[in-house]
Amino acid sequence: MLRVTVEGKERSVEDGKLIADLFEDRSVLAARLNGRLVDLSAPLEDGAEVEPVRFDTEEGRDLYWHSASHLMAQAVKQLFPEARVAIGPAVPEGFYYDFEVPKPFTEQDLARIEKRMKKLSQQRVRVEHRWLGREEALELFRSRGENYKVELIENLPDERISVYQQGDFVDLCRGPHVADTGRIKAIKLLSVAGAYWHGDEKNPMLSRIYGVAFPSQEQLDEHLARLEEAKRRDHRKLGVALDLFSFHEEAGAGLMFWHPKGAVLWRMIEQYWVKEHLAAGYQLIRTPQIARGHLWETSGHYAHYRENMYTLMVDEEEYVLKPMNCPGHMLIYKTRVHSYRDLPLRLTEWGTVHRYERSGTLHGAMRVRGFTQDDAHIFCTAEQVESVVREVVELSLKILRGFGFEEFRIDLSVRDPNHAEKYFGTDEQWQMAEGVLHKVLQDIGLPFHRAEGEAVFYGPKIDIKLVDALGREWQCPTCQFDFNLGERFNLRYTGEDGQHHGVFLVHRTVLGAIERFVGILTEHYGGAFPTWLAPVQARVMAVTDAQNDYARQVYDRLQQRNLRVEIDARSDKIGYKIAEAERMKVPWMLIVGAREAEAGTVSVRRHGRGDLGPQPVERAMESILEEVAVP
RNA sequence: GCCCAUGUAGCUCAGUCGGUAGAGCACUUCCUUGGUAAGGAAGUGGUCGCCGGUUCGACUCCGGCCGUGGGCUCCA
Repeated sequence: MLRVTVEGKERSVEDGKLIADLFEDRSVLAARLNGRLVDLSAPLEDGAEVEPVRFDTEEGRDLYWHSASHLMAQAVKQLFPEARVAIGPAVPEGFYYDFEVPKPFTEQDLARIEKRMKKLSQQRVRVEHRWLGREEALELFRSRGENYKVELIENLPDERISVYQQGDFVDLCRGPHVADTGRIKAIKLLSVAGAYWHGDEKNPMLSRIYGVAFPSQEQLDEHLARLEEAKRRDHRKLGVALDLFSFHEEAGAGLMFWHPKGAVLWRMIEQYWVKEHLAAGYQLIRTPQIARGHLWETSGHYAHYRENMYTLMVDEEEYVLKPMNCPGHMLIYKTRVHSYRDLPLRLTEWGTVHRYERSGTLHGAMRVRGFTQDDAHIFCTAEQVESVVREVVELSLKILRGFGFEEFRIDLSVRDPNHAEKYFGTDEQWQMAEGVLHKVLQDIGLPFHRAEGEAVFYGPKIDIKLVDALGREWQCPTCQFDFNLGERFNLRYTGEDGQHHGVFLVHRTVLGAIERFVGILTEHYGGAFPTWLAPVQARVMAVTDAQNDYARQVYDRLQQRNLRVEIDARSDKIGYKIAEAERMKVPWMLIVGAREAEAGTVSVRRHGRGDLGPQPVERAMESILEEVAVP
């Protein structure tokens, strides 16, 4: 008899029993055996501690999707025997598998593969784990023509190679996996895409299939509904539908045109942002769009960033369309001698920059070639660094909360201590800066992730990701030290001691790029912006033509209070006008018919909430005005 | 940049075998004057992304270019 602890409870089981024998429940996918993740087929030993692993945990989902990717590979090999399998891991939203095939898969192939997967699932094919010797494994995959697997094994240091077999399909894999294909229930293959072997464009292009799977159809349906919701909120669709912005083939890819309604968003965001920044001691500046090549030599961009820069010839000299605002800000700093009494100096600019991005990386408003950064550079002394960083992080969080974001994920990127030579700046500078960033995050009390080796070469940084209404993460604010630029431009200040000292330079943005931020806001709110941001805050609608004069009076009163208001005096039925206003997501709809005209009221309807009944015009207006103030 | 898909009216999309194009919505006009998510009729609107080729003839077939979309090592 073996004595084992299962979910904290002691049990005895017969010798030779497997973990699978402990759980009748088929929702158990694998187990933790003494803390190690193992297959259900793993043998029990005396004194073992066993915890079941189900789909409801991250590791459970990972192995479930990993098993689903194997199931897909099995189906693909049956339908396309000439396919070579490459790699097939789980990813945060499902799984994929890469194949080398004579011609790439099509959407039609996906339906066939999915069908075969379901068939294999119904057959409950056993998934068996085996250990092979290195040579044995190489021979196995060589004989099957799986040269990608052979390459992978050749790069493995181990003498024992782990493989999984399900029916006619065998794959190199560390595991663990579900015990049989019947565990993979509700399956959906989503898309096919090209992917390079090892992600390197010098390698052959493989055909990748993405999919997702769940233990129940309900969970799959829910997941697909979430994907649908994301599609409905797509800023590219809403941008057109709400008349916010456009892109034009004749103007060039990645260049955004702001329509009146989109420009209102820009203006309101800027207005709120400027208010907060002036209160925090920032000073607004402006710098030119182009500058001589010389400046970019000084800054180092010529040497390291050239392939992303647009250049133009002027009188036989090369000028650069600015890809960054930093060098311009350095020049302004250098126009006078600075005393420690002037610091910290906070220079900020909504600076429009242009960067050549590879065509394949462009994406709606989220990734463009011309965009405006809410940029700032803070020049300070060593003593001021901590308070400067603290105020940057606090200001960032405050502003994002003002836009309705409540949840954040914070990354602290520090240098790789084993490769100190890769970085610019002294050990003292790095230690001090990293220490300060760490301390500030601790003091603020929000959880953060310390990413070793993720710092850029010129300094450590804090990145803040905001979480939107659909739980997606967007990295916007960043706060980074720059030990490089200060030296390149030889930035100095005069200290209390009368000596020159190098400044500490902090580079930061809150929104990142305005184009992208408006895209994020649009998706976060699904286009239904809060009243203070809404391009149109209220629309007055007459029930019949007989109320058009009264509607005009109401409209005038709202406009006199600086509300962004429209009037709908067309000869259409009120239901039609409401449908359109709802579709345009106008937050306040004011309906006036004969009764309202008689009583001097308006019927108030809120977007998404419906009819709130009649109110005196003054009261309705006050309610709107309450929501109009920037946060 | 590369792979795949894709580009037809302002928007969403049909268009068979190669014989120069359709629908719904939007827009304009007329009828309708109505009470909380789409009343009716008529009309306007297209160099079928661009350039070239094959053909008697190209939205359709071929080539190049441009745009758009999904992707391009979160370790077998």
